[in-house]
Amino acid sequence: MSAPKLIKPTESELEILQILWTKGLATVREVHEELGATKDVGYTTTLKLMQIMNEKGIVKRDDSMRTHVYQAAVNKEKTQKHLLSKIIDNLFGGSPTQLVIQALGDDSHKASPEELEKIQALLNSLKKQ
Amino acid sequence: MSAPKLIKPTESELEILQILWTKGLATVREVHEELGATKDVGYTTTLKLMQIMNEKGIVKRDDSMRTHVYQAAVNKEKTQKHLLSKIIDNLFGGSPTQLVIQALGDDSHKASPEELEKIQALLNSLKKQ
DNA sequence: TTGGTCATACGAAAATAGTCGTATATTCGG
DNA sequence: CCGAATATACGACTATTTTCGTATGACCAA
Repeated sequence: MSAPKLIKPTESELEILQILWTKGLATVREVHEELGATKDVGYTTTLKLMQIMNEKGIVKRDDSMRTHVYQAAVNKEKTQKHLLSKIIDNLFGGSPTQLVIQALGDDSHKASPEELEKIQALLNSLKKQ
Repeated sequence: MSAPKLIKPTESELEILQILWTKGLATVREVHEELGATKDVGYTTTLKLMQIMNEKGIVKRDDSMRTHVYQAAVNKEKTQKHLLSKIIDNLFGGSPTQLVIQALGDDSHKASPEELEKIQALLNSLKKQ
C-alpha cells in the first residue's frame, strides 16, 4: 500500500488548488492575480498560503529559479471524491442520492441539456450493473 | 423580503443538526449520546456547542424545564442546498454536473436501483423543460 | 436532610485558519 | 552603480472553532 494521505484542504487552499488544477503550473503572482478576481487579499497572504500548502504536501514547487513555480500535488478527482464523501456523510446522512437530487435542483447552477445527457449516460451504465 | 439569513454551520454544528433533523426534538444528553457513536467528546463540549447554536439562531430551545429541549431552527433542505451551492463553486468550479458524476461514482456510497430510479425520474422532468 | 447525580452557565485554553508587516535578496533599466 | 520593482521568508496578530474545567443549582433516593 502506498500512503493513503487523507488530505483535507481548507477553503482558501481549495481556491488555490482549483487554479492550479486548471493552469497546471503557476507562480504565486499568477495565482494571486486570478484570486483577485473574486477576493481581495494581500500578495503575501497568498504566498504564505502556498508555502503552507507546500509544507503539507498539497502542492509541489520548483524553487530552482528565483520565482518559484507551483503545481498541485494532489489529484483533482481523488480530492473531489474524498471531500464529497465527507459531505455525503456530514450533510446528507450518507445518502448520495439525496445529494444528487439537491444538486440537480439547484436553480443557481443549472445543468445544460448536454450535461443532462452526460448524467443520463452515467446513469444508464450504473443501471446495467 | 424576510431575512435571508445565510447560515454556515461548522462541521460540528452540522453533526448536531443532522441529529436534530432526524429526531425533531432532543435534549443535550440525547444528542450527546448519539454523537458518542462516532466521536468521543465531553458532555460539556456538546452542551456548549448547542448553546452557541442557540445564540446564532441555528437551533431553538425550550428552557421552561430544567432539562432544555432543542430543535433545529433551520430548514434541512434549504441548508443542504445552500452549502451544496458553495461546494459546487468551491470544489467543482461551478459545475453541478461534475459533482453529480463524482457522487454517483462514489464506491463507498453506492446508490440502490430504487434510488437510481428516483434520480432518473428527476432527470426526466429536467429534460422536459 | 444530605449526598450523589445530572443539568446549565461560563470562562478560558487549545487548535485551526487567515491575514499581513517587515526584512532581505535578486533583478533590471538607465 | 543605484534605485525601483519584485521575489521569498518568517514571525506575529486576529479570528474562529473546538474543547473542557469548574461553579452552581435542582432533583431525588435513602
